[in-house]
Parts: sequence; structure tokens; C-alpha cells
Amino acid sequence: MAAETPADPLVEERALRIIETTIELAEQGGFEAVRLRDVAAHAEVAMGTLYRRFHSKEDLLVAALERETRAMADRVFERPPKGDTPAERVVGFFMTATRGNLRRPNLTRAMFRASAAGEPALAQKVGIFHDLMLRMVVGALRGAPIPTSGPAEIDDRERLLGEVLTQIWFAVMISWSSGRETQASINERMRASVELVLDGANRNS
Amino acid sequence: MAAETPADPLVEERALRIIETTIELAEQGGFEAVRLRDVAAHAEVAMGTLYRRFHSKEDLLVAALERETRAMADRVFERPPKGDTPAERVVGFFMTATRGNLRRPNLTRAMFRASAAGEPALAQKVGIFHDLMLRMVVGALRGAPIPTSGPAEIDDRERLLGEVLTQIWFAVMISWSSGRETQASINERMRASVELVLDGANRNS
DNA sequence: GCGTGCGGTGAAACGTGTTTCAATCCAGCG
DNA sequence: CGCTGGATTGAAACACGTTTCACCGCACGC
Repeated sequence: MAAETPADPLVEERALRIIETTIELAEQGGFEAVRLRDVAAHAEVAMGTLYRRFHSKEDLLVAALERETRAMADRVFERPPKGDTPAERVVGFFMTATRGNLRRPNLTRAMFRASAAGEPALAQKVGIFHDLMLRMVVGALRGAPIPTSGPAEIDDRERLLGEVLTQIWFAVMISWSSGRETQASINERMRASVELVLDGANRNS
Repeated sequence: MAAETPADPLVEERALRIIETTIELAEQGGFEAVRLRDVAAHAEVAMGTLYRRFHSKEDLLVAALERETRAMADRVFERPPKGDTPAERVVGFFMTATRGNLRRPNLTRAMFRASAAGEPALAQKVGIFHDLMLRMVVGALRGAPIPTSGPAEIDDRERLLGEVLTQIWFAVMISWSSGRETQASINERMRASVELVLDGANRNS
């Protein structure tokens, strides 16, 4: 069994330092710059300790993604995207998310790469990321932010729209990673997608 | 510049053997089983030769993806998805694509992982994959298959629909890679997405 | 106080992707 | 025929993710 929140403050603190170091290194040099020896040294733990808490390099980066996304979700909850229509708010949310991520391109590339590796061991953590994204998108759709934790009460239509839009964004971000999209093209694609998907959904309501 | 079809039959033949070996190994044991020493040995080339043609392990797997996708595109061109409506045909196409890929899960996981790594060096090859997917989706939309090469004449609406659906499928396949989706849930998601997206598009036509 | 056990440590070892390089092969050319 | 330049080879070297292991320290129950 994976240790669920060991509650040991010393252990917590160590794991946090490890993740922060990971983010720092990825921010500077991307995926390859996250050398585990460096992470361990910089976080002042031994390799054994690092590997007790995180099972792989990807695990580390997905943990970073979870942390960063949680931070974004908190900000979005405090300051929800404005707009008169669901479409405006959802598009606004994706623009914010994209801008925030592109501010640290190396880190973003590294985190997305790790989360797209398809490691079954990471499925749960990646699932948390998707769930947070879903909450933010549906919150924007409703015009009422959803708490970042706790039960969410999302109906089928909202879930479909939210998941589909998140998936489109995810795929586009991966294209951006390799240089096949720009910030402008991402925003344009999301705007068009939201329009497409919301119109389709509105027909039946 | 990357060598464009060197036309040297000996070189071609060697590259082909390398890719086939890659596919074979990935089919059996997935990403980790594609050990470059094994690939080189099995394809009867030296490491140096392998690395002259392919710049990395991901490069190898993306080349495999291109080859496999081209083969699928040829089959789809010969035997286009049947159906009375665009939606039926597109859903049918995605079901076929999904089924074909899930038939060799290890290979598929490995190829998608490589193509999602976000390596700028692979952008072009990954772009070819996306283009082939686009042609197949738009072909299904029209009910008239599009040749796998040559100019394509795809208008803006078709391109948007095709690209968005391909992106959804791509993201869902990556979720499947880590075990967060099943064949049934992929098909269900694609069915719902096609409905959503086509209804949205039809409103303005 | 004393054992006990769980983390943690530090360093070495291993596997594999990637690079390098001298030696060799070979096709085309004078 | 001999030269020449580029491709191929074979093998070693290197870098880094991952694993292992012997040893240590400390909190906790007796």
C-alpha cells in the first residue's frame, strides 16, 4: 500500500522540500535537468529517502504537477474567471491556465511529459490533476467556483463538457511542448472548441 | 537538414529492419523492452548506424507510430467506415482505430508515450501522424476517403472538427495507457464527443 | 536503561540510453 | 589500379535512473 499522508511532520517537510527542488530544477532546465542526484543533494536527503517517497522521476514530476495545479485551483477559487456567459468564462479560464503554464515553459513541458508517460503507477496522481481541472472548468461553466476538495456534485452533462475540454487542452499543451503550437494558437483552439462543444450541448437544453 | 528519403535502397532497407525490430520488441514488452542494444543486434546493425538514422529511442518509436498509422490509413482508404450519417462513420472510424491499437497494447502504449514526450526534434514526425489522423477523420466525416498523401483540400470547419476529435482521442488513449480508461469507455467517450461536436457544428450550417 | 525497529544515510553497483573513436569497408573516380 | 571520402562497425566510455546494502540514530515500549 502507498503511504497515505503519513502525518509525520518531518516526513511531510522532507517530501515538500523534494518537490520544491524538483520544480526549481525543472523550471531552469526542463525534464533532463531534473537529475535525481541533484534533487537529493539540493533537498538534503539521501537517494534512498527520495526513492522511498517517490517511485520514479516521473512520479516526482507528477507530484509537482499536482502541487502546481492545486495552487492554481486555489487561486481560481479565490478569483473565478469573469464573464457574462459560460463560454466566456470557460475560455477565460483556459487562457489563464495556459498563460500561467507558459510562464515557466520548461517546468510545464517536464510535468506534462511525465503525466503523459502512461505509467499505471502514476494513474491516481494524474487522476487528481484531471479532477482539479474538471472542477475548475465546471466552476467556470456554472459561474460559481467549486471547492478544490470534497465532494463535487457534477452532473453528467457538466462532466462530459468539462472532461472533453480538459482533454482537448491537454492534447494541445502536449503539441505546444514540442513546438507545434503557440500561446496564440492554443487560445484560439480553446476558443473554437468551447464554442463548438457548448453549442452542441445547448441544443439539447 | 534531416535526410529526406535518401533513396539509397540499402539504407532504406536497414532503416526498415530497425523499425520492424522496434515494433516487434515493443509489442512484446513495451517501452522498456525496446533496448537499443537489442534493436541493433536484432536488426544486424551497429549502434552507430542506428543512431545515425534515429536520434533517440523516442525517435524510433515515433517512426514506428508513423509506419503503423500509415498502414492503418491505407486500410481505411481501401475500406472506409460505413454509415448513413457523418457521426456514425466518424464514431465507427474511431472504434476501428481504437480496436486496432488495443490489439497490441504494449506497442501502442510505447508509441503514444514517445509521441507525447514533447521533443521538438520529433515534432515533424508527430505532425505526420496527426495529419494522417486528420485525413481519416475528415474522410469519414465526408463519407469519401482521402488519399494518404498529396494535397488534401480540407476546409476550416472540417479541419477544426477533425483536429479536435483527434485531440480528444489522443488524450483518451493516453489515459488508457495508464489504465484510467478501458476500450468500452474510450468508445463511449468518442461517441459522446462526436455527438457534441457535430451538433455544435451543424447549428451553423 | 535497554533493546527494537523503522527510517534515514552514504556509497557503490547495475542497466541502459547516448556518445565517441579508431579501424574497416566500399563505391566512385582519376 | 590505387586513392579518397563517406558510411559502417565494434567496442569502450559516459551519464543518469534505479536498486541495493551495511550501518546509524532515535523514539518508544518494557
